[in-house]
Amino acid sequence: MTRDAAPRARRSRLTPPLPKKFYARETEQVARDLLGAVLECQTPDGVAAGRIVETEAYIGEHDLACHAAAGRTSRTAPLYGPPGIAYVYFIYGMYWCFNAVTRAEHEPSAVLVRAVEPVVGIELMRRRRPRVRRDVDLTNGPGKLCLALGIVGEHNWLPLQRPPLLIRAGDPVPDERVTVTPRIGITQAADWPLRWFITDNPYVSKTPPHFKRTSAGN
DNA sequence: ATCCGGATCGCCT
DNA sequence: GGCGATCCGGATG
Repeated sequence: MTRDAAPRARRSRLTPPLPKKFYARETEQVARDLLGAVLECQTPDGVAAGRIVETEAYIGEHDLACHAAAGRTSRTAPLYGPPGIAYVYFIYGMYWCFNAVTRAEHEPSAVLVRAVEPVVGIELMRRRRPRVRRDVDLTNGPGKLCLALGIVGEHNWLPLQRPPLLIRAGDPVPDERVTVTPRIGITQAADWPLRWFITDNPYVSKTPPHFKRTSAGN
């Protein structure tokens, strides 16, 4: 214990981007494994990055909550594209949401990133979200994290292996620290357990009441 | 040309 | 917990 205890420097370690192959798997597996990875966006204003703490899977035309349920259109086209690209869409007239496309070309599916924990550029994130008082509210939602990281529609279709938009490998999150629940904010297929988050992480967007942990702590 | 609903957020009670 | 903001994509006429 008196040994050289160098502080953990995960914040400043520059890990390689996850390869296309990472995304060319079942969407559920990709969603699970993206926990702990680092989503990074580079703009003229600077670099901002966050550790992924919450994801959801949207899988194919038979998943009525997936945008591909309506078939291939100009909007949903990226879902049908190659794995490892971005699908960024506009919602409710004001917000962008970021997804990583999975599986294979012509197999429309993606992982929605619902929350990240700031890792790089937190000052930049605060400037981009001037009305936010507490740092915990900077990136704890799919629309919020796009505002904070600077992700917009122009990032749609971009590969995630190089700037300006990429996802870097992170420290793996063990199963014991992962919770699975139904997805949030949808009405179709609302009971399918396709949401993953790091248990008790303060940046997770929210927990549905019936999945709240009890005071018993189990 | 018009209508409608949405993978959200922030402010209100 | 409720609700308005705000606008695009897709469907319908």
